[in-house]
Amino acid sequence: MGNDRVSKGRVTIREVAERAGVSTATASRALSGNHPVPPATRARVLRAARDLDYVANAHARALVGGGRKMAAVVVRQVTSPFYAQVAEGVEAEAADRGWLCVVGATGGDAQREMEFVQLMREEGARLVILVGGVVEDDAYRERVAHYAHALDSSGARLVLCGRPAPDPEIPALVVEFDNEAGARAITAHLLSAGHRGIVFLGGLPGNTALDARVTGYRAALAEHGLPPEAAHVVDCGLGRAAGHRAMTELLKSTGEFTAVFAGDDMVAAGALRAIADSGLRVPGDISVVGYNDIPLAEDFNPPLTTVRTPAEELGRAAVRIALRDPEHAAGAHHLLGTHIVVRDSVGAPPPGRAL
Amino acid sequence: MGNDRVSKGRVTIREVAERAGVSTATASRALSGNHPVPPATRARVLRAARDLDYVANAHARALVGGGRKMAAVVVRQVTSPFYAQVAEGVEAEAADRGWLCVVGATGGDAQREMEFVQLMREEGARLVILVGGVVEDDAYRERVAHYAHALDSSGARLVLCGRPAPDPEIPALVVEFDNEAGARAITAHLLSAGHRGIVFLGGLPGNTALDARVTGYRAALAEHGLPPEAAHVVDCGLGRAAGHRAMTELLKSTGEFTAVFAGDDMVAAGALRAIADSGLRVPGDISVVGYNDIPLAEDFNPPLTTVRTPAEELGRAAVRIALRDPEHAAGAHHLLGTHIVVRDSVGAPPPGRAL
DNA sequence: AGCGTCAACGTAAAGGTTTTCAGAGCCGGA
DNA sequence: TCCGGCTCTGAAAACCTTTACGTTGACGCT
Repeated sequence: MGNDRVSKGRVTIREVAERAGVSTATASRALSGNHPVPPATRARVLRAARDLDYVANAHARALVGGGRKMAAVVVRQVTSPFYAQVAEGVEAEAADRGWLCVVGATGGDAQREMEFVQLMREEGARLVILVGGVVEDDAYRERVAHYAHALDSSGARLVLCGRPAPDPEIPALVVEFDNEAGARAITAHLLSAGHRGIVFLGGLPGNTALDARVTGYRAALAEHGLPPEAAHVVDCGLGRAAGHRAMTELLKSTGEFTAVFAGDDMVAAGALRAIADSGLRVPGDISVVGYNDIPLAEDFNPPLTTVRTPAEELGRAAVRIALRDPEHAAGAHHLLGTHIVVRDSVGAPPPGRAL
Repeated sequence: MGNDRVSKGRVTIREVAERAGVSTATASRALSGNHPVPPATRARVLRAARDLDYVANAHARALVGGGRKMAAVVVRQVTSPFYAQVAEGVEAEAADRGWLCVVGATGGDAQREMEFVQLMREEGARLVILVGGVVEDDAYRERVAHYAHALDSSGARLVLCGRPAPDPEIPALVVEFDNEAGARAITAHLLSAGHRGIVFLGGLPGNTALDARVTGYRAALAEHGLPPEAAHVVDCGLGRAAGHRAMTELLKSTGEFTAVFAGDDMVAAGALRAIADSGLRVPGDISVVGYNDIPLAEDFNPPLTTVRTPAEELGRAAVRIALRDPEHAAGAHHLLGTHIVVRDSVGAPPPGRAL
């Protein structure tokens, strides 16, 4: 009775069964609750497991069960607020169902992305979520087609968050924000404040998320009766540094504009800094809007008017939709809504510069 | 020859072996590289594996190998920039060695923390890293002692990042920043700028990280010959909202102060906003410093002088130290250095209010 | 030639759990 | 009394890989 746990190594179900005076089959049934067991027996087994500090071996379980409750989320980098929020959503939704969540950071490297997907196949993940816009070139299309088929043959599901499925035929689920609608709405917001010269700062041709925002931006201009040449897109890419550099450049130019639509909030942060450096004021001289509404956007100077993309909800939705009805999910395309958050970075155009 | 992959389910090593005309043992040796195999044979096996799109079953491998290359990092929330950076460091260091990294978010709930640690035991993680300051009460001490022994008996290592080991005897490794030194340094920075009335905003009694900062703050004051009553600590806790609230309150008070030492950058963000709301200027009227140097600190208005705690390096160090020499690691206590980042939020005290 | 050594590789066990199959005991109905 | 059906339980197979052990044959040395 006193020799609990004297042997080295983990306690196995055999020891639990032995102590409870049942077979391993019965112990397994009592512990996993997979099959009914009389209350008295069940209690004995549970008691024994607790006494021995039994910990089930997830590998053995997964080995026989063929797969495991594990979701993987792959992002460019965990420290980006947007990706972090998506990852948190995935983690939360996974945790709610008792699933494990692993994260992979690629740093934007396709090679690491492939390695990670491969690793997830080995690990038997049942859900792989690839997050973040990309440039959709041939290499990308081929890569995703490969993932989709490889994971499909492993019985896993593939979700693309904010990136396109190259072919409607491949078994992947797409969940993303309606970037076009969001961009259209916030451009309309600037237009209704009186702005006519609006620069889109942060284009990245080939990146479908940004392309969609540009499309929405152009659509809003057109809807307000402006000619196509009123659109002015600066393809500086994303990031605070890029925004700062491009804005500094723009301020030196002779272009007529009174408002800036930054491709995302980080670009907006860089732009705001560049504007402040140049001695101009926001929104007195220039109005600025961003995209994504990162947590610190309300602490920008001034607090940033932006488009709220509920990133955590995106992560949650990805898991929820993928797991809801597997059959119907593959190949589907879900668009999540966004809305404008009005703060202090938009005002009327300065009288002297209004077009 | 043409009937590749006709059967359902995963391709096993048996099929690879069969196709290559060798036994599973040889196939395993060729694939894992664990044991030398003649180049010709090896090539045949690899070829067969590639043809069949063979994916090793990580569970079976872990089952026989006893454990697996997996690290777990547990944080309060992934979206906090500091935690995100630590998690990224852990992920990067793990990925460098071909390890898998899973993250758990507790939301500050001890119950979820316990469940997650239990899950990691089942999953056979070899390294569990608990990140983030906590209030060190009896419940915490008991909890950590339980983790340490439970993980130890599973052959896993426990690392505490920025939180204390309740007892030097328990088999846990502590890796954290030298908060006391960092706080002492930045307080000295304020003192040498001429400030004498310095408020510490964001105390959280029982939280060892913040307590250490308060200790460093008091030490610096004492070193400059100020009496103990010169210290003024506001225990408002962390977060932007708390900082905003406490700073607003403080500005209404009659207290004499010319500088604020915020417990972390988020508190500083809130404080800056409160000061701006009240019409005062930083650093003209009040100087402000923060702690942690989150990525956006340089975009605060004004850019924030703060203490840089290389969070990603903390994550990397945790993995590296824990894996370096296991025997020596347990029970050890590592302090990582920090340094001040000078930006624009500190100036001389205003002439009228200098003490 | 005889023998020892060693490389190459196959056989089989081990790792821990779940699940299928079947047996045992029991109850109720015919 | 007999039997169908039910509940409870145990033996054993299955999941897939690694590895300890053993066998075979080649090669070199005496």
